[in-house]
Amino acid sequence: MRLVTWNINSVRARLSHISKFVEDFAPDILCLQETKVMDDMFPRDFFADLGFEHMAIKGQKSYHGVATLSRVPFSDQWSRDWCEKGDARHIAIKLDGGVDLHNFYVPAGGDEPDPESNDKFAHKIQFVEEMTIWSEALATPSILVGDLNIAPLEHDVWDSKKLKKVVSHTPLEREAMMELIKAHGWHDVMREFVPASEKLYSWWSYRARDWRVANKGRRLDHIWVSPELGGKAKAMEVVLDARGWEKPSDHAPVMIDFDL
DNA sequence: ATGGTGGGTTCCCCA
Repeated sequence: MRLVTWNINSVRARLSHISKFVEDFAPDILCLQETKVMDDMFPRDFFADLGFEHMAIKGQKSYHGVATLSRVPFSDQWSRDWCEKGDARHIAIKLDGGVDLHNFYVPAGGDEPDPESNDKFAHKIQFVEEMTIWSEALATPSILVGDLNIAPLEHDVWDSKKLKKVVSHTPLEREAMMELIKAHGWHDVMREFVPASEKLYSWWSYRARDWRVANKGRRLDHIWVSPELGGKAKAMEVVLDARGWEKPSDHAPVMIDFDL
């Protein structure tokens, strides 16, 4: 099973990218974040025509929004309202074989890394803490993917020292994410394929002059699995090509091949 | 130290 997580920064602005990606890489399941569209305006026909007839969609107007599109049927879908904000930041499905697939869009957290003065940063930390409590009680074998908006390891960013006070790589966020990983024993699947000593990114700012040359990236997108599913992933690729297509998302797709 | 780009029932907010 080929699984992809991709923050597409508006699904409607990225239809040609999705078509090309599906043509080139033939994924079985697409987990999208930042769809930026309400459910009644979601391009369902477009995905059905591409072969993704099974859809779990959770959207809202203008902001956030997640969607899991599948070629293979799934038996159940649900979402949860994290931090009681009413945001569309999570959608889950139950795959055949009893594995749950959770698709998350964690708050970015604003600019100022101080929970006292910045409500968005406080929200982000609270969100990760709720995920931690939830992870502790999670009994079902699960895959967790999405834009988690935190680059936890030194080599998940282009310069760890320079980004120490930049939201996404502050000690508070990195520690919160490590607690979350510990809470369920999540396996960081991307790092099973690229050792922690090597640079690995999934996001490059739109504001860089030449993103590929400067390569000031961050690993904000993640694929984790429950301990029972450790070793089931057979291949991983951050599809850099897609970041270079015309009018791209600022995130590259992260692709995993599973033998479930 | 600053500002850079992109998307959205857009003239401001969010990333």
